[in-house]
Amino acid sequence: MNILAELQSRFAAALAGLADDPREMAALVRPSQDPKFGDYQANFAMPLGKRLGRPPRDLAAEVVARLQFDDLCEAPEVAGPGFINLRLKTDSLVAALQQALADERLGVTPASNPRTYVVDYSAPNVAKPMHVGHIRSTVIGDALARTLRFLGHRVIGDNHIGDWGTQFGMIIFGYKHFLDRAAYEARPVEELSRLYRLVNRLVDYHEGRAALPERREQLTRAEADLAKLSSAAAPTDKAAAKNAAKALRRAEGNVNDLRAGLAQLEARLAEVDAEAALATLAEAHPHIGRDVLSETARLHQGDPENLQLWREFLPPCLADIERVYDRLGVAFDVTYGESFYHDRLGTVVDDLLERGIACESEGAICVFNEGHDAPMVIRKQDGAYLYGTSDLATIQYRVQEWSPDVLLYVVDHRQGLHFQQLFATARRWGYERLELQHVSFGTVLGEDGRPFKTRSGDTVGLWGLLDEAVARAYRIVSDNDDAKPGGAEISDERRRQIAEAVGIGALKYADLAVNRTSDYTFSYDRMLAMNGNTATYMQYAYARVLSIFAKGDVDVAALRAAGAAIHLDHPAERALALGLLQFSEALADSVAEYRPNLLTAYLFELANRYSSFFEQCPVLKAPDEATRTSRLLLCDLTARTIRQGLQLLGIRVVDRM
RNA sequence: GCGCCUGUAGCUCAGGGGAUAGAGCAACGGUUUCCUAAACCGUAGGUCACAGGUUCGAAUCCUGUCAGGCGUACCA
Repeated sequence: MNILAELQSRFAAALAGLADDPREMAALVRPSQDPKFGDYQANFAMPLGKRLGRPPRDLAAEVVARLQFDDLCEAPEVAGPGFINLRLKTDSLVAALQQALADERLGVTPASNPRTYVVDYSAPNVAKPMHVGHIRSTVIGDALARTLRFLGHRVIGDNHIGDWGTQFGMIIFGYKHFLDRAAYEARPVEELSRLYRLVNRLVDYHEGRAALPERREQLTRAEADLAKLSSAAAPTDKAAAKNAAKALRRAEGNVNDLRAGLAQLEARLAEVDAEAALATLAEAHPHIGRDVLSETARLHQGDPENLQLWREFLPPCLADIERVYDRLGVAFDVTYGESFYHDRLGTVVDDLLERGIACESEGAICVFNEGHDAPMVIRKQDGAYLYGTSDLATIQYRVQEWSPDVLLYVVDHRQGLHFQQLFATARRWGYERLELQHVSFGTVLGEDGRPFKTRSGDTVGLWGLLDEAVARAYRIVSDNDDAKPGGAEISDERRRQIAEAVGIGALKYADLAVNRTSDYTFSYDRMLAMNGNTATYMQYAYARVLSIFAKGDVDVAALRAAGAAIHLDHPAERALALGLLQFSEALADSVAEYRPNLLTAYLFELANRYSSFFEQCPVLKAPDEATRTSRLLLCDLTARTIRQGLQLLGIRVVDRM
């Protein structure tokens, strides 16, 4: 049961007739921040008193008198300016715990109005190596899908992979010109990935070369502007002086940016020039950018050779991605990539044109949406479609196939504008009743703003990152086991399994525990941390519970079935119990704004309470049998809540650490 | 220029109308004859970027300023 919801509904009943919006006032019942104010508190008396012109404390007293909840709470206390502090009766806590104990779902009631969600997440580009940047969408989307499903909603997890884009033009071009046949036959994905990187570098090189004169000119102009501004006489007028200073600062910033950008570009070009083999290739393919585009275009037009190559490349690439998902424990209901929608794009554009939503502009087909300076282009001048077109076709398909209530796009916040345009267009297209949500998250930044680089300058590959996390976990597991007073207990094979769960859990947790809207700075230590507020802390609490069961040779299932009594005499027991009962509140909060970090925060708090309890309340050596049984039941419920909670985050538990 | 996001302890970040602003890491001190010390308990550390406003009440909402990031029609 959801205690908060129950309290709110009781308050709403008591407020009927007093306030014209009893539910809104009742929503001001919250968990207390500080235990000395009780377990929950009601904060409506101040605003309502103001509105009704009555002293808040009188009003609070009147509402308290009308409340019907002797079964739930101790006598409420009116405090301060009119807060109503509520302390749950121990009996009602116990009753709720007994109920949760006997329930597979730990007392979490399924949604009364289940909805259908399509969750669009992960979406890597096939044939480009996966790197750290892909992990956030995957992990956050997976956690949301799991949580929504647990709450009783219908969820379709869809991995909208990029399997039809320009990268295939690059790979096809690379295959036709630079293929190492033996390497391809031995390890196709590695070779394709090498070709992708090679062609990408060559394209980048020529684009860079072409852009160089203009970039230099820009810099010269900016420097001239700066010189002019700095030599100008300072204005005497105060406001004008301020503006002049501002312009000067901006010009300086501009020059610095351009200088840095140019230096970076020149460095990249110099790198290629320095590698003789690469420079030769670059020279041999001066129009590689154009050629790559034309390979892509030929693929899209159904050229048999390119299509055949695409069909050949795709399976090993998909298998490679699948390997990462297997290791992460992430699964999708469907994987319909961009290619799946390819033959629908023409119809989409025609339909939008026919309805007058799209129109021709400068040779392209565009949708102009209110509030946006630029249109959303859905067909280029050259006739090619864009990913917005594909996204529109995807919405159409999803609605036809699943009639969803909500579409969630778990995508980097940099695509915010794209989704605004997409959603605006979709609404005009007739999907105004569909809830469209961009569940955006911040970018993973490098320590200097240049993301994902190792010391040697390579991108941090996802697989390597997983290996690193697991290796660190293995060291910690081993050290800890070796240091046990009675000597090591865990076999090496088991240590490796534990390290896998702990390392990958830590990695996922780093992404889930922060508010998704903020960017974060990439750091191995932070991402792979296993001390403090981490998944490891909860896994450890879980393992300690199981250790008690093992040591005491306790048959938990039998204990549970026997329906023994729970006693909450010690403050640590009570605090733990209340925490256990707030699981459903945490889930509701987490899903309301699509924020898994609310669930991690809850679990951390819960594990914290358990650790306190563990220190203060001996279980196996409890003073008497009744206390021992009661504490064992608390342990059982804690273990199950942590396991269930972590599972909803896609994180595994282990029985020993 | 316009739009979105961010600014909270030394560092990384929670909290996004409610009472005295929190955690982890780092620092300092304590706890192991006792179910796992990956733990627990404590100390120290803050002008919640700045200025106005709304409110009984503002870190939280509004306006402005400053600083940073991102995006801004034919890339995804």
